[in-house]
Amino acid sequence: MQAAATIRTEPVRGGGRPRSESTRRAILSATLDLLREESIQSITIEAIAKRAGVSKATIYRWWQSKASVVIDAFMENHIVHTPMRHDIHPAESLLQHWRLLAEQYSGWAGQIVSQILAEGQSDKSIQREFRERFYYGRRAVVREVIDNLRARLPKLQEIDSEVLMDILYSPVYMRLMWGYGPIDAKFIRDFPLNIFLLFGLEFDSDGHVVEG
Amino acid sequence: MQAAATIRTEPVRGGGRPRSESTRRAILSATLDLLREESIQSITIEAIAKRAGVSKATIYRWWQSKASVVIDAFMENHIVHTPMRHDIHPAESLLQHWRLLAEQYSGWAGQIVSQILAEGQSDKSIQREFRERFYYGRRAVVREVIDNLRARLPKLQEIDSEVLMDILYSPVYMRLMWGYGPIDAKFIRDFPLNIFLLFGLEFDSDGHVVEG
Amino acid sequence: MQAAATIRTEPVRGGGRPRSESTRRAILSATLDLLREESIQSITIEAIAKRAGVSKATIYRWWQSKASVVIDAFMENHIVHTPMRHDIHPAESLLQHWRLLAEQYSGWAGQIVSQILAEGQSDKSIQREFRERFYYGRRAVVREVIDNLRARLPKLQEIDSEVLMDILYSPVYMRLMWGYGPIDAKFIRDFPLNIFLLFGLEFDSDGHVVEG
Amino acid sequence: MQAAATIRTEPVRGGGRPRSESTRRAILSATLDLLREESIQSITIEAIAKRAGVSKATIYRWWQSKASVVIDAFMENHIVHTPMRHDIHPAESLLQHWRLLAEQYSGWAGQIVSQILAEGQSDKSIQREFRERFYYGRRAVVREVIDNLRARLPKLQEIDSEVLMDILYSPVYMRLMWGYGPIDAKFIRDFPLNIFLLFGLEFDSDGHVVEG
DNA sequence: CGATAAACGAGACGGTACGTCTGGTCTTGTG
DNA sequence: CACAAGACCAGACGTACCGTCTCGTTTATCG
Repeated sequence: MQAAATIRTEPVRGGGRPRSESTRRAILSATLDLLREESIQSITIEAIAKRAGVSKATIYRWWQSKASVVIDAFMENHIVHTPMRHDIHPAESLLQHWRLLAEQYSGWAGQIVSQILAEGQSDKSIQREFRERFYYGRRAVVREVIDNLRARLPKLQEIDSEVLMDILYSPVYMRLMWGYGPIDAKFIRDFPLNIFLLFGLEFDSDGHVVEG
Repeated sequence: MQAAATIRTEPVRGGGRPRSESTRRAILSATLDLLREESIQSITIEAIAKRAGVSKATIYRWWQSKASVVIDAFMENHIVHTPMRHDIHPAESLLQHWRLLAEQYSGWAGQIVSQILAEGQSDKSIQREFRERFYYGRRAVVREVIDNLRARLPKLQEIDSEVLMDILYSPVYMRLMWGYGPIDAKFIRDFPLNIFLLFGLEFDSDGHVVEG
Repeated sequence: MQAAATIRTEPVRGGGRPRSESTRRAILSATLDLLREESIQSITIEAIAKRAGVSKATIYRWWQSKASVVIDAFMENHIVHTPMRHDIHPAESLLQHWRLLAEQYSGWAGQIVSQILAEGQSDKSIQREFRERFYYGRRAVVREVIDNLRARLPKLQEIDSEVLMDILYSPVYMRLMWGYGPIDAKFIRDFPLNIFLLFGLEFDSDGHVVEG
Repeated sequence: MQAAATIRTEPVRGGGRPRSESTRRAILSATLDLLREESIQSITIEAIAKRAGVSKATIYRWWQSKASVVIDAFMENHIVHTPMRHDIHPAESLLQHWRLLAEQYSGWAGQIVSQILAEGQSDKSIQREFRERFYYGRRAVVREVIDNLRARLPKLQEIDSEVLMDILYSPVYMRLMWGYGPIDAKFIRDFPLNIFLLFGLEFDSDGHVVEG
C-alpha cells in the first residue's frame, strides 16, 4: 500500500531544493483533520493550505485535485484497516473480514470512502485512482479466500468468484451510498449469516463453521 | 409519482399571478438537456436558467438546489422505467425487471442516478429526497415479488427479503459507483442466473423457470 | 468633465437591477483613501474592494483596470482644480493658472498624476484615457489664452501655440517625473517670470503685466 | 561610465569563487532582449533568469530590483548615445545634440527611458539611481554649453540656465510620457528652431547660426 | 595539492494578488 | 404577485511571480 497520487512519483534527483517531507505530511494530516469536520465537497484547497501552514501552490504542485490529496491521506493513514486471516477456515476468514470492514464503514471511514466515490462520479480520474490504489488490492485478497471456499463447497463451484464477492460486499456500499439501512450491529451480525446460509454454511455460537 | 422537490409544495393559493407551468417545464427540460452533455457537478444553476430562458431567482424560488431540480426532471420524465410484471412466475418477473433495470443503468440513466447519489453524499437532504421519491417505491414493488418467491422456495424462507433484494440489486449500483466492471451484455445475461442458481432455480432457453 | 471610464457608459435601460450609485461612490472614495497612503502600483483591487465593502467582481464589472478606477476617482473629485480667468490680461491669466497648477502638483495631486502617467507607460489604453479625459480639456483652455497673448505680442506670432504651451508646462511634468528639482516656492515664483521675460513681458509687484 | 547598481560594488576579494562575468552579461543581454518585446512591467525576473539560463537567486544576489537590472543594461549598452560637440557655435552644438536625442527617443530607446521613469514613480530608489547615473551626467554637459551661449547673448543673461535647459528638453519627455504629439520629423525639425527664435537666433539652410 | 569559501543551477517553498467563476440574494420594471 | 433581467456580496478557484531558502556542484584562492 504505497502512497503518492502525485504528479511525479519519483523525487527526480538532480539539482533543486528537495521536497519537504514535513510539508507533505502537514498537508495530508490537515486534510484528515478537516475531513473529521466536513465533507470533501465543502472542504477547499485554501482551507487545507491554511490549516497546514502551507502555500496553495505547494499543494497544486504535487496533487492535481482535492480528491487526490484525500486519497493520499486516506491511503497513508490506513483509514480502513481490515487484515485477512489465512490460518483459519476461509468462511471464518471472510466472516471476520467482512464484519471488520462493515464496522469501520459504519463510522468516519465510511463517510470518507463514500465521499471519494462521490467525487469519482464527476471526475473519472479520481474514480480510477481510488479503484486502482484501494479497491483492486483488497479485491485480490478477498478473491483468494473466496477461491479457497469454492474449492470446498461443490455448490459454489458453478458460480463466479466475482459474483460471490459482489453478493457479500456490495450491500455494504449500497447502504453507504443510499443512506438506506444503517450499518449497525444488527446488520453486521445477521447479514453475512444470511449469505453463508445461502451457501449452505452455518456458524456456531463461537463463530466456527458448522459444515452441513 | 407526483413531482416537486420544491420549497413550497402548495401553490399558496390566494391572489397573485399563478406559477407558470411552462416555465417549470422549461427548467426541467433544460436541465435534462444539459445532463446529456455534462455532469451534475459541472452544470450550474446559471446555465440552466440561461438555457431555459428563465431567471435564476425563479429557480431558487421553487427548488432549493441544483440536485433537486435534477431529481424533479428525472422523476417527471421517467428516465428509469422498469415495470414489474405480476402475471408470471415471480422469478421470471424479477429476472425481467432486473435485466431492464441493468440495461437502463448501463447508459445515460445510470450516469444520472450515480451522480444524484454522489450529490447525496455531501447533501443528505438530497440523498433523502431521492431515496424517498425514487428508491422506496421501487423497493416496495420488488419486495412484494420477492415475498411471493420466498413463499414458493423453502430454502429462501429463512433469509430476509431485504437481504435477497440487496444480493440482486446492490452489485449493479456497485459497478455504477466504482466504475469497476462494465454493465454490459455479459453481466446482464449471467449475473442474475448465478444468483438464481444460488436460490436453486434455473431458467430454460426461453427464459422460463425450471424448478429443480 | 463627465465621468465614467466604464465599459458600458450607458445604463442599458430595460429590466434588471439598476447599477448602485452608492456602490460606485464607495469604490471611488475607497480608492482615493488608499491613494493617500500608497502608490497606485502597490494598491490592489482586492484592497479597494475590501475597503469599499464591495465584491471584487463588482469592480471588474465596471472598470477594466486599477488605473481606470483611479482616473475616474481623480476626475470626479476634481483632484486638480485650476480655473482659468478670462477677464484679465492673458499673461496674468496664464501666470495665475500656471502657479495654481504648479502648487497643486507640488503635493498629493502631483503624486497621483505622475503615477497615472507611469501606469500609462505600460498600458497605452490608460495613457489614452487619461489624455483624452484630462489633458485635452485643459490644453484647449490654455491654448485659447495663449492665442490671445500671441495676438498682442508681435514677437510671439511666429511661434507655434503648442510650442509656447510646452515651454510653460512641460518643465512641471519634467520635475514630477524625474524627481529632479522640487516644485517649491522658489520654482513657482521664478520659473514663469523667466519664461515671460523671454516673451518680453514683465510683472510689477502686484502681479500686473508691465508691457515693455 | 562604469556599471553596477549592485548591492556590493566591491568584489569582496579573498576566497570564494569569483563572480562570473559571462553570467552578468547574459543577464543584461537577456533583459534587453525581453525589453524589445514587452514593457518593463510585464517582464518578470523569472523570465530574465530563464532566458539568460541563470538562477533567479543569482539575479537577486547582484541586483535589488528588476528596474536596477534594466538600468544597468541600459547604461552598459549605450542605449542612448548623444555626444556633444565643443568645436562649433554653442547654439549649433545644442541644436545637433537636441536633434540626436529626440531622434533616439522617438524609437526603442525612448520606450525604455519612459518606462524606467515610470518605474521610478513607485520606487523612488529607482528614480534616484537613474537620475544619478544617467540624467545628471548629461545635464552637466548641456549646462556647460548653455552657459557658453548665455555669455554670447545678452538677452539670455537674465535667465537661469536650468530654465533654458528645461525649455529645450522638457517637451521631449512630455511627449514621451503623455503620448501626445509624436516625436517625428516635423517636431525634430521645427521645435528647436522655435525655441532659438525666442532666444533671438536663426539658422541658415546649412544649419549655421545667423546671429541677428 | 587539498581545504575553504563564495558563486551558481535548480527548484521547492510561503506568500500575495490576480482575474474568473458560481452560489445565492436583492432590487428594479413589466405583465 | 410572478417573473426576467441583472447587479451585487461572498469567497474559492487555479495561476503567476514574488523573494527566500536549501540543496549539490563548480571554480577560484590560499595555506
